[in-house]
Amino acid sequence: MENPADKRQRIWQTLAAVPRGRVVTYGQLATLAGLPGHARYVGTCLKQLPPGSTLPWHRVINAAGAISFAEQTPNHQRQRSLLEAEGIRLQAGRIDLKRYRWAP
DNA sequence: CTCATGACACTTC
DNA sequence: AGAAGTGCCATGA
Repeated sequence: MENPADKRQRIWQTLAAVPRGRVVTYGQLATLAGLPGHARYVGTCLKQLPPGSTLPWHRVINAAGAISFAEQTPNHQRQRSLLEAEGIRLQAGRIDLKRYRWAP
């Protein structure tokens, strides 16, 4: 992992391994990708994620079990729709991590 | 090279 | 249980 591209690649690869109907937190994804402590970096990578990508970016949520986007933003709506489409239920705008969190 | 920012996590009040 | 404060790391100006 000499170049930044490799780190992103790792995060994306790990994200691609998240099964449908499950979610992971930023910190967890970073740790699984072999980059502990890079929770924020995960968000940066997802932001840099090219449109049209098939990666399940919507399965990444914060430690509170909530979507990191503001409720009014289109992104938030999109993510929520995608999650619900996978059978993930949101309670009061939050996701039950106990139930939907993915453990490798 | 230093400063400020961010799709966050963790500990503590 | 919920809110506030502190820490961490990569990026871009």
